[in-house]
Order: sequence, then C-alpha cells, then structure tokens
Amino acid sequence: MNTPSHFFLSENNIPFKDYLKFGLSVDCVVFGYNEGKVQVLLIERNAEPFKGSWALPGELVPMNANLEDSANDVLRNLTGLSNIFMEQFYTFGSVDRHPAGRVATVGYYSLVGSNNYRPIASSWAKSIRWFDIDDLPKLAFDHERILQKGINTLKRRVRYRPVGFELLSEKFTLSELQDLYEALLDSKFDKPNFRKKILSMDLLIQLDELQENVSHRPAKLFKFDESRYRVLREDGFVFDI
Amino acid sequence: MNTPSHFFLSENNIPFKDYLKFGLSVDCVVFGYNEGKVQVLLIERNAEPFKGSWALPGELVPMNANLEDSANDVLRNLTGLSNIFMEQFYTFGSVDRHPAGRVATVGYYSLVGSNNYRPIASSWAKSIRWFDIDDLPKLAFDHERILQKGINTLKRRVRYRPVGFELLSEKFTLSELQDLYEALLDSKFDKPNFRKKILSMDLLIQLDELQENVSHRPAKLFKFDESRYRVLREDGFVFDI
DNA sequence: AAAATATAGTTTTAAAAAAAAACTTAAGGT
DNA sequence: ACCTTAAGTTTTTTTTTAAAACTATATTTT
Repeated sequence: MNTPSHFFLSENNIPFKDYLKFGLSVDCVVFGYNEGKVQVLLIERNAEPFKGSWALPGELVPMNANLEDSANDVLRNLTGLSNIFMEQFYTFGSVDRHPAGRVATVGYYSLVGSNNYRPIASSWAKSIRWFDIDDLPKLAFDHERILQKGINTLKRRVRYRPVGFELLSEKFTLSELQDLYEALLDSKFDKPNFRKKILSMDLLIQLDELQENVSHRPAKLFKFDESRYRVLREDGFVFDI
Repeated sequence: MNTPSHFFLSENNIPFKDYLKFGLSVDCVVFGYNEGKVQVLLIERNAEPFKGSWALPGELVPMNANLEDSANDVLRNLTGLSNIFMEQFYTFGSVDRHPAGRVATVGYYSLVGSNNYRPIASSWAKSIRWFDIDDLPKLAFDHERILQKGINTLKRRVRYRPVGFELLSEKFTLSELQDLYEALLDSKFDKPNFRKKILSMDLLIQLDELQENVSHRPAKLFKFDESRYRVLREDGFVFDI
C-alpha cells in the first residue's frame, strides 16, 4: 500500500491510485426447494437507494475481507447458518449499474436444504421471504439480470455436478430427488431409468431407514456420499444427469 | 457521485465512500490450437511488479470502462483483432493477491482461430508467446491459479457449448474437429460415431470445397452455422458432445 | 376386515444409440 | 502400377434409453 505510485504507471500515464476507486459487493442468489417449487430468498430493502424494493441479499465487501467471506457473512446474517453450499457464478460491472458510484458486484448462488433455513430479517432488511422462481417481483438495481443469470447457471450446473442434493434434506428419497430434477430442468424422467442411472453412479448411501407418516408404501431414505464423490472425481468421473 | 455519503451508511456505520477503494482488473486467458496442442498466450511483463515474469495479459479497468470493453481492449492490443469469442469465467479477489493494493480481477477466456492471430508485444510486454497448456512457466501474481481455473472452465464448457469451433479456422474438416475435441477432453472418440453425432446436430454447413495439398484423400470442408445454432437454442437444444 | 388409494419399487420388452470392426475411396508419393 | 495415408461408409454387436406392465406396502375408506 505504501509502494510509490509512480511504480505502477499504466501505459497512458494514469497513476495507479486513480484506478483504486471501485466499490465491490457480493450479491447472493439463495435457492430453496419446497413442495415441488424452486425458490429464491429476497429481501425488502430498508435503506437507500431502492428503499422498499425487493432485492437480492448482498453487501459491500469491506477492504479487508475476502469475497467468499463476505458472501458467507450475508448468508449467515440471513439464515443463521454457516455451512451452506455456495459458488460464485458471474461478476457484473457495468459503469452505471449503481446509482451512487462505480460498484461491481460478484454474484454467488447458494443452495439451502429445505429443512435447514430460517430467514431472519436483520436491520438492513425490512422483510424477507421466499419467491417461486417463476413468480418473481420487480427488483432493485440490476438484480433481475443477476438473478436470471443465477437461475440459468444453476439449471446448467445441476446437470453436470451433484449439487442438487444440497437442496434436499440430508436424508431424501429417490422420488424426491427425481421431482427436484424435474422441477429444475423442466422435464420428466422415466422412473426406473432415473433410479438405475442415479444408483449406478454409486454416489448414494442407502440408509436403514424408511420414510414415516406417509399414507402409502414408505420409501427408502438415502444420503449423498461426499467422500465417495471426491474419490470418483479424482478418477475423472463426471456427474451427468 | 455527489449523493451525500451518509445516505449509504452500512450497518456498521462505515461511510459508503470508504468502500470505494478497490482496483478492478481483467485478465485474459487466450486459447489457441496448433498441431494438436491447446495453447495459451502469455506475456513477459515489462513493468513492476513482477517485471520480467510471465503473466496473463490484462489491465486495470478504467473508471469509465465496462469490463467486457476492457477485456476486448486487452485482446485488441494483443492480437489486433476485435471480433474474438470471449467469455467471463471467474473473479479473483483475495485480500493479498496484489502487492500494491486491493485489486480484484475478473477472468475472461477467449478462443482464437488458428489462422487469425498475430500476437503483438506492445509497450507493456517485453515479449509474448504461445505455451502449450501442459508445459507452462511460472507466472506472476496468482495467475497460475487463474489460468488453471480458465483451463478447467474451457474443458468443462466445451462439452456443452459449441465453442470448440472458435479454435479452428473458419473452414475445417471433421477430422480436425475430432482431433481438437480429443486434445481438449483428453480422450478418444470413435470416428464414425463422432461424425454421425456432430452431423446429426445439424450445426455444420458442408462447403463445396475440399482440403488441398494433402497426400491422401482430401477431406470435405465444413463451417459452423451460427444462425442455425441460435434457432436451435431457442427451441431448448443443448449442445452435448 | 376387506377394499380402495397412493406411491414405492421391479421386471420385461422394444427402440435407439454407442462401440467396434471391417470395409471402400481418393489423393500424393515411389 | 502400386504403396501409403487418411477420408469416409457399412455392417454387426453391445449397451442405453424408453415405455409399459407389473408387484409391494403403507394408510384410508367402506
């Protein structure tokens, strides 16, 4: 920081320090899944600009914080949870995207298992709630574009990475998994083949437990085998549904 | 910009303007393809820090420039070309990644057809050259990590998007295409099946031209049908190799 | 207590796609 | 003329996917 600035003159002789005027924020697209619907968590802003508008939860990155830490902060403030699946997907930096300065924002999406969330409207949000992704309100800033890109990214990635499991409870049935994929990918799968395919990947552990309190034959419960996935990945395995 | 800064106090009462001290840069992973090898374009830095080290071409984003424009600038300065395929892949923002300040960098990768490049070492690069991606030098900053992530991204995306074509000349043979995919994906394909699959996608236009000056049966030349791809995409078609 | 219902899970068969091998074709080189 | 090399096709086998029909096991209804 105390390096002489002439050290870093650019081609056009603008001093290095004149480039250091960006703000950087993170915005989180938090996905949930409930009753066959994919949802996102939105907040109602409690501060200017766009006070009162719905928006993605996010914050300005402090000068001494890493991006991932900031994104995790946002999530922890929102859900009280800290071990949530989270992945960066795109950075938005148009000159005029923020009304008060040059602020680029890094988009993260995260997946929260349906049992595990408890959204908390903290001081910076008037309210907070889940929206089905096919019934969204108008959003502040360029958040509609960010959200759309987040949704597209999830829909693409979910086919080639075993991230869908993150949206279910730790223990789930194969039918729940199939329903989730059908909701995410907007398509129908054949039941016997879906099961055969998923089970042949050898990524699920079948538990000695059954579904309870259902008025039909109870399904077997499974959980995702993280360590097995790590091993398979090293051998070049590519998840593909 | 002249909005009163108290307007944007954050939760912890840090004034908005105190967040506006980031630098933002773009770094480009420029991929080429030659004689069966996937390559990247690297520069030898002509300025501090890391003067003399190999690095990804990049630049600080001016306060009034969009990210894509900056990335295109870098490419134009490097290759003299402006209509090159380019896509953002990841943003790196660790607190200590730049020795002289807090600079986050947005990674772009681009694909240049084998005939179309002519790297130019401009004032900010002592030299510039192609490296095979499996024989890379040590790099400045965190560029090794960025490059690796770029390579991984390309290898993943090339399977599900028809971007491979961008690495070939406008006119190419099916064998060239197959060789490229085999190099990118580190695997072998069956010739009849590869052809059947590619041609059945209906994305290639067969030209009335043949390969010339080869000492064997000349192959038919094809080109990628951009407009057809746009139509197919709208109908939900997903490229998949 | 038997029947209805609902979903879980399996088996069987048919159709399509992928894999593998063997072949024909067309250019230049010797 | 014939060899070499790679292009491109045809045929056969094997594996996957698709579809339909089936059995199993829980609760709810009659």
